[in-house]
Amino acid sequence: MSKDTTTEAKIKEAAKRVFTNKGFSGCSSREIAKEAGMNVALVNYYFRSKEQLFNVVFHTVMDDFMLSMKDVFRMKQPLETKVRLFIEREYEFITKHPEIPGFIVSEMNRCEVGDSNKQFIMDEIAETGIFEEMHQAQITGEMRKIDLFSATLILMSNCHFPFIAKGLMQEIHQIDDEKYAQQLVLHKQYVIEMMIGYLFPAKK
Amino acid sequence: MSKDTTTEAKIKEAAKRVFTNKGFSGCSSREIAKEAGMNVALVNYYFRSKEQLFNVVFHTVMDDFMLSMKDVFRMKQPLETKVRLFIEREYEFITKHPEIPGFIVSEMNRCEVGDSNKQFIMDEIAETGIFEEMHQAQITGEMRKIDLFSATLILMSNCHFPFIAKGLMQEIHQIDDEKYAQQLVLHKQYVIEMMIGYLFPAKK
DNA sequence: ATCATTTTTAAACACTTGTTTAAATTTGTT
DNA sequence: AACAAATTTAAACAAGTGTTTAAAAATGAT
Repeated sequence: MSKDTTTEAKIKEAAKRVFTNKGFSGCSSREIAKEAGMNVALVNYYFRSKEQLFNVVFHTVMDDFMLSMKDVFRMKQPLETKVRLFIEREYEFITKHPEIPGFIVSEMNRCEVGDSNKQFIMDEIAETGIFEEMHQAQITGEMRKIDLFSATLILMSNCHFPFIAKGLMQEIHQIDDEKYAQQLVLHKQYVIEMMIGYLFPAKK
Repeated sequence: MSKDTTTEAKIKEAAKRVFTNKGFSGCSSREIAKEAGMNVALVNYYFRSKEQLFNVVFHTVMDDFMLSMKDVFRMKQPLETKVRLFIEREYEFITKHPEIPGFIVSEMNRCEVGDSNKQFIMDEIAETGIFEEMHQAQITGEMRKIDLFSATLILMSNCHFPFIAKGLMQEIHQIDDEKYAQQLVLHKQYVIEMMIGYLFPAKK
């Protein structure tokens, strides 16, 4: 798990845990230091400031987040298979790191987060060629002709919101953590069925 | 808009703006007081503490949030019409208050928010009888037989996530606020098409 | 073993936090 | 006008914030 045991790495890992769970403004430098078992001053010794540490963490989390997505989109498979696999992998990954979608989504709305921390996202997705591939599939009639913005958004909505809204959904349906995890396994199947059925209506 | 011009009401309205935009831990009592044009001490004079003020605001926001939903679900209309109307109204309402879904969803995940502030949600939804109605529609075959947890979650995912993830989506697709608003108008139509098609497959 | 460098520490810095106090002001009642 | 109550104010409180400092400890090279 923790591949690096240096002080710098320990602080970064602790910061990752604390930041992703509580957000930038929801925690203090001292809380991160305590989580890492280190002196407060070491945070700034290695990372100059809380904000710089946050930027490093944000970048790292983003890279993790993009990894499985890029893997799937670069596969040599029919688009429909890619979409199915994307949803499978997304649920698999986020189940292991359920706090990540909410962290990314809410920090992306914080205007204080510098643009340089956000802009590389576009490039990462674009370079997979997924948008061109969808566009081609729409021309051949394989894929429904919907705006690619909406195609992206529908996919992300149904993959990420279930984890972001855990607290709300648990309250509405009065279920505990274990039961919620079970429900998500089932929910993933519905999402795949709905998404494939909608995006690739030629089937059947 | 502001129906009440008393000091107490002004503070509450200011708190609503600040809390919903920045979250509980993202703002200070002084920021709220400044937004209301009032002295800091007045916040605690009228609301005892920042936390109590937050609870009042949270309740109010929740009630606003539930209002249109309850309206739709209590209508004398076929279930399919209700679902369609629910999506329409949800987009209409949240377009006017785009910060609300993110506020609710993230504050519902904060364990410090007392259960008493959360629990009334279930009752509000249950008393509309929407779950029984869906259950009946599944027996008659009008509605697809999917778990009602997932039915709720799919609906909410596609209505709320588009507003929560605005920052992320704008970065991915490189579009400004105006363009984003236009995309959401279009997106709503896709969501309706997809949801109705999936939940009520008998329609051919 | 000595010494320069890197790492770690406790303490302090100036500032912000939520909250309280006590005095000042406004309000309403007689 | 006089007085009590409610409201508003500036100031202060202790605790917490991000950050810096300077001394201590650990490290590595000679």
